[in-house]
Amino acid sequence: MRSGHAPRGVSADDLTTRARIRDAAVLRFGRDGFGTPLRAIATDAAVSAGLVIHHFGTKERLREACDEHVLDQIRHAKQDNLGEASGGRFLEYLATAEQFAPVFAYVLRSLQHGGPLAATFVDHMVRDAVDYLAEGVAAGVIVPSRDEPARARYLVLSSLGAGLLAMTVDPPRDPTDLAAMMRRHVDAITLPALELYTEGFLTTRRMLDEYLLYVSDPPPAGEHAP
Amino acid sequence: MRSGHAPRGVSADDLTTRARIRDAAVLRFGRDGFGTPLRAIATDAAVSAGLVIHHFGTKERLREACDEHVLDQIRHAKQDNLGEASGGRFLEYLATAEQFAPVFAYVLRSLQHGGPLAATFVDHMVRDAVDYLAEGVAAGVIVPSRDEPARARYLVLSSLGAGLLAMTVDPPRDPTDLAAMMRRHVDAITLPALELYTEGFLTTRRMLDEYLLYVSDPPPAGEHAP
DNA sequence: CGACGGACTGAACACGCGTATAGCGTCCTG
DNA sequence: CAGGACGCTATACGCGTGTTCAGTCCGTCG
Repeated sequence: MRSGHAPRGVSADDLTTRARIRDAAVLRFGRDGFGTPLRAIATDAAVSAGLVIHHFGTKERLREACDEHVLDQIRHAKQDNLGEASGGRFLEYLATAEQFAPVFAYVLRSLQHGGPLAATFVDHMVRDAVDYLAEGVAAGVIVPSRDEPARARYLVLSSLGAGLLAMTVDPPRDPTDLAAMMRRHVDAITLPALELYTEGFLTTRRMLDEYLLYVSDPPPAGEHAP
Repeated sequence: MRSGHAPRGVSADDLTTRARIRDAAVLRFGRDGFGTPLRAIATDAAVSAGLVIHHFGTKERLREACDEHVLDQIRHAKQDNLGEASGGRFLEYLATAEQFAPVFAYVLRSLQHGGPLAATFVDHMVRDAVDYLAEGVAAGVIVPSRDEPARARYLVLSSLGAGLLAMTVDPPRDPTDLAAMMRRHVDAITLPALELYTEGFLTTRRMLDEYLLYVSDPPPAGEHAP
């Protein structure tokens, strides 16, 4: 290999062995989950298992490095299509763009297993949704909510969770075709989602009004009242 | 112990050692996931690890037994509150009733990890939702959809997925308090959900109409057209 | 030019896991 | 009352895992 000894402060986009290992790990983790053997990652990177430890110290630290790198990639993805597919469509873009398939698979695995990246990613999404919804409300194309942050979080959890669950319950045979499965999922839910978003599905305001009345009165044994 | 030797065809509700092991397994699997060591289950059931194998042959067969038992419990739960909390509220009941906490935790783990029970459970939920929505449409309290099965599946995936994701991203410290966390989650999403269900959140029909137009025309490179 | 340092390997270690096996006690059965 | 069957335990085996270690190669620096 040409590497020689790598410069200490490896920056973002280098093809050093260390980066190759990290990329292989992102791929494997995304495909097979975080239980995947270290030796499999090593083999994928054409490297011995010991070297992985030599570079990252620990499997968990390797995962942390992956988390960080994936988060960077997401930030890049977000800038790549600033305005082109803003707000609600960014998730769709990330999920179905072949280019980001490994990153998205890794994110999905993180959401499935939990951990810091999952929480960070959801928070990111919620913050974006808040902004996006606020713009929509200001422009008059989105109806305001009585609790904007709660709505943003609800919408993010729902759409993200639906996708996650769809992939978990009916996992792709060829793990490479996650993007294709995601496209199928999006196709399947777009119509009912748009229906719900524009028409709702309750014909009366009764349930909502009753709930609003309920929360305005002190509930009989409330545990927390925001 | 008093057991003697158990009758061969153990029915549903017996307190034989076999049942005790199964219950302990349901609890552990629900709490700690399916990666939990067999010996932990054995200890919980006050039993040696070998006995677990003796009764179930294999860890995976133990899980299958758990799947079956949990599915039975769910069927019982559904009959318990027939009419009391029908349709959309059954999930809420199952999730927040202390009595079914272990069962629900197990279901959630299954949805997280995938597997046969997860698919069966989702299908169950979808079928119920189809019926429930049809009744609502007939009664005039729910607006009809252009694709009822798709809507039912979408609603189930969304609410189930939202709950799953909420628990995964922000897991309960004390794994016993899953019901409490679920109540908090339901509290947090009820308002935005009801808002969305009764008012939608788009002020114009533009997106929906454009999509309907789009799907009525042959898409440029359609992969499947139902 | 010699020696230091780091990338890198292959073998080995320690550990936890699921499972197999041998044996023990006790109850039903003939 | 003998005998077999079954519930059950304790121990051991084999395997796969993450991690460690001694050693080799090679570029760089004094």
